Order: sequence, then C-alpha cells, then structure tokens
Amino acid sequence: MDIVIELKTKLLEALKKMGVNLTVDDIVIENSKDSSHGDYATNVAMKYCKEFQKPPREVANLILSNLDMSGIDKVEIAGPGFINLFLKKDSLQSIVKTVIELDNNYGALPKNGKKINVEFVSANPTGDLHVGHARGAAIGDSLCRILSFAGYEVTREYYINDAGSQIKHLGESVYARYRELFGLDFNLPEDGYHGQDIIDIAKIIKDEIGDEALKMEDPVSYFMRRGQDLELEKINRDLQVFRVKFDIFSSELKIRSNKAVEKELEYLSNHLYREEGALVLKTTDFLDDKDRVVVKSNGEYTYFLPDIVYHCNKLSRGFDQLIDVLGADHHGYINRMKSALMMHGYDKDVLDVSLIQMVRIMKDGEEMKASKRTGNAYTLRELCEDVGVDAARYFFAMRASTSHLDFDMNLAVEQSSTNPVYYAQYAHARLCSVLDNSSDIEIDISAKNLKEKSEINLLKFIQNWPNVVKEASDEKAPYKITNYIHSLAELVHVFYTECRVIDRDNLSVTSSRLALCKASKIVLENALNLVGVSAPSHM
RNA sequence: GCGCCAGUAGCUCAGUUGGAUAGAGUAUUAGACUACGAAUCUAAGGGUCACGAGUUCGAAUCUUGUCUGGCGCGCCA
Repeated sequence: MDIVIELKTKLLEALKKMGVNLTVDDIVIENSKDSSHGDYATNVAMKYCKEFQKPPREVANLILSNLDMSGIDKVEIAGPGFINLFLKKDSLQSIVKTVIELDNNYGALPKNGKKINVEFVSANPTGDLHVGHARGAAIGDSLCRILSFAGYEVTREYYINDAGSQIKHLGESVYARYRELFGLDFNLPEDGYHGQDIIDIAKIIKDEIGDEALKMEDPVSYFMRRGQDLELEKINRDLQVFRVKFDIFSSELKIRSNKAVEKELEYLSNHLYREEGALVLKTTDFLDDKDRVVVKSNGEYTYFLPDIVYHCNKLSRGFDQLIDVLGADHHGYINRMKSALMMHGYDKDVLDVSLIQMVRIMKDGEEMKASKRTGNAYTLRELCEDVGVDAARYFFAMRASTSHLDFDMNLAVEQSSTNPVYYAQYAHARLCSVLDNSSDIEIDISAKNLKEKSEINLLKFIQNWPNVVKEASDEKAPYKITNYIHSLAELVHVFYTECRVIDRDNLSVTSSRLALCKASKIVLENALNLVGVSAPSHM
C-alpha cells in the first residue's frame, strides 16, 4: 500500500482513539524539505487543536502516544506543533518492486468511467498554425494524455469553422491565385489571404484539375471546399509531427445541417428578444454581464449561435465534461457559453475552459514577431524545424497556461544542462546506459540495500508520482508534470554522482541500485510521455 | 469606465484547501573526471513576495484599498 496513505490511516486511528473522526482527505502529509524534519511531516495537531481545546504541541503529544509505530523509526514534535515522521528504510524500498511490476502503468489511476471531451486548436483552416496555436496544441494534448492516464475516457476534438466568412475569403483568394496562374485578370480581395501558401494551394489545384475551374458556374465554392481540405491536411500533418492526433474533426456546416440552428432558436425562444431588428439572447439572466446577439438584423447568424448548437451536440454524445482550450483573448466568451448551456439545464461546470495566455518568441533577448524567412507569422512547422518537437512541447507545457510564456529560442536549441529538456532526457539516457552496461547482473527488486541519502530521496520521490498525476489531472495543469520531471531528473543525477551503481565486487548493493535505476527510468519515461516528449536511450 | 489574468532573486518562473529559515532554473563566483555518459555534481552570494490596512497562534497564500502591466468589453470569428 501507498506509504502516505498508510501513515494517514495510522494518524486517523490515533485521532479516533482520542474521539475525533476524520477522513483520509482531512489529513495533510507532506514530504519534508529538510531531512532534519524527517521523511514526512504533518500539521494535523495544529489544524485540529481547536477540537481538543489544547495547544498544538500538547495535541501532538497525545496523538503520538496513540500512534501505531510499525514501520516508523521515530517521531518528533517540532516548531509550533508539526509531527515529523522518520520511516524505517525497508518501508520505503518496497516501492521499487511496485514500479517495476506495473511498468508503464505505474502512476495510472483506475478507470473512473467518466467521459471527457477536450476541444483544442480549432484554428480556421485558412493558413498555417502559429505559435499561439502551438501552445494550445501542446497543452491540450498533454492535458488529454494526463486525463487519460488519470482514468478518464478522453476524446480529442477539433472544431472547423467552415461556414463563416473566413472560408469564403479563402475560396476567393485561392480562386484569384488560380486565375493568376493562367495569366487571367484576377481580383484578390482585400480581406482575403495574401500569403505564399495560397499560391501553393492554387498550384496544387491547377495540377489536379487543369483549367476546369475556369468553366465552373460557381468556382468560388469549389475553391472554398478544396482549399479548406488542403489547408486542413497541412495542419493535420504539422500536428502529427507535433505528436498531436485528434479523434474527431467536427464541421460547423454539418452541425448546422438538419435545421439544428433553427431548432435551437425555437428552443431558446423564451430567452430571446428583438432589438433593432436583431435577435438577442438574454445571457445576463445567468452568468454574463451583457446580452448577446445571435441573429443579426440581416438574418445571418453570429458565430455564437451555431457554437451553442455545437456544444449541445457534444454533450448529447454522452460526455460528462467538456473542456475548451482557448486563447486568453477569448475569456469574454466563457460566461456567455456557460449561460447558454444553463438555458439547456446543464450545470455551469459541465464546461471547463482552459485559457492559454500569450506566447512571445524570444531570440537574442528580443521578441521575434515574425519569421525571418517568410516575413509572415512564425509557424508551428518552423518552430519544430528550428528547435525540435521535444523542446517545443516541453517548453510549452513547462509553465502554467494562465501565465504568459516567453519562449527562449536560444535556450531551446541549447544542447546542454541549461536546457531543461536535455537535462531530463540525459538523465534517462544515463540510466539506460547503466542498465545496458550491466545486463548480465541480476536485478534485485526488493531493493533491500538502498540506504544512502540520495537513494532514499529518490525512493520517496518516485513513490509520490501517482499523487502528482492526480494533482495534474484535477487541476488540469500539465506544468506540474514538467516540474516533477525536472526534480526527478535532478535526483537521478545526484544519485548517479554519489552512488557508483555497477560494482562487480559488491553485487548485492549493485543489484539493489540497478533496481532503483530501472524504477527511476520507468517513472521518468511515463512522465515524459504525459507531456509528449520522447525518452531517448542514447543522445 | 467595467470585467478577466497577472505583479515573488538581475532574468524566466514554482510556491494558491493559510504552516517550519519563501524555492528552482538561468546568470555570476569558487570547486569536483586514471571507473557506470562532466549534456553531470558540490558550494557561495543574490529578496521590502508591487504598496498600505485588516483577519489569527501564523499570510506570498484569505479580505479590502491603491499602483503597474497584458487581454477583453462588435449585429467579428
């Protein structure tokens, strides 16, 4: 059993004897930062001293006199009333066996039967993904990996806005470039797209169908469809390179079919009113600070209306929770969507929005606003080419999504200890190397000879991994995983430096240390996998 | 003007159900390879946790006021 849980249970029993009933979640046990504070410490005596109407240190004393001491080496009361617990070494060593036996599943939480839909990226297919999308993609996908590891059934979804004016502009732009290729006069719309990629797409279409489009009655709608498909293929290729794979692409056009939007208007009729010819949804009855137009006075729908239909569509597919990963500039959108869902009788918390703050690409101490090569926005593809997928994914996942991110290009390409990605991957490669060099020596998974400080620290840290998974999943915070990875890598390096692993004159210690190496390698690999970063055995 | 997010070491950031001397990385300085990968490790210096007031045994954390920055506030998507 989990040592922390075991300790909590013992504390609970002690408190119970003293007449106070609590649950496991009421007890906080933390890893001591300072080894003189024991292996673990708890503040229960201070937290619940009011129940006993006695000062914290006295309560601590009472708890200790009732505490089952099996597996515990010694206890101390310290400071204002902390209880410091010192464990017997063998109670820590058992984690090695657990890790090696569970392997890739160590840290995975049991299936909880909950279905979560995570919508992310959802960029209009009118051009390449830029670095803002890249951060959304990295965080969205890492989140999915974490949630899935934490026992949820996860669906990754991409919403294509293929019914709006953007796609029309795309069609017109590609058509114009297509005509240009035949030397015909062409009209590139001002609010169209002017990049090189549009010309490339026009060329592809020319290769596909020759001059056939020139005879079409409605060429623009053909170019809309085909142009969008080609853009989407490109986006999808870039995302796959970035190790992001969607389960489903939903089309706004399809959502709109079967009169779904009209039915939605009917459903919402009690919450609608007319103002200056437009239909307005009374979202202020719920969470919003302003009512929102859903049908413009010219009869067109705003973006919001089909998006309501889309979110209801997702919920109708049986998801317990929806997560939207959105750029921070969309924050005004949250309450209006939640309000609409509440009109459908859903709880406001069925939708959880992860806002992703802005990214600045920094190079040589200055912000890089555009790609040097193309002059356009710096793209995900260029980023992958310049710094590699591992570095890009790690850096994006590394910070809380709510904080602005300065992406340091110089650091990301650095192949040294200053680069956190290499630091972690190097730790993994080192472990692999040690294990390779000792393949003839048997591994002792009881790990009974581990007793050095660096070994114990590593054991405790590995043992905490499932809790980190839980926390990252509950808080939807991939950066908790990268923080863990960095600390784990550090402990591995320290262990490696202080403890010579392979010693053919002392095979009993060697066998234990090899087991620790193997367990550490497994956890490191599992953690890296959750943020989509590879765990190489050689570098 | 209103709303959301933020302000912690020179720089980039952790620390958020209130806990012990506020931590990492980076940068700077000084050390450590005749053995498993020195892409590493060990130390040192570096702080008014934006500022004030409050809540209590105890505040970076909670409340409140102020200042600064980013973003939003459209019959755009």
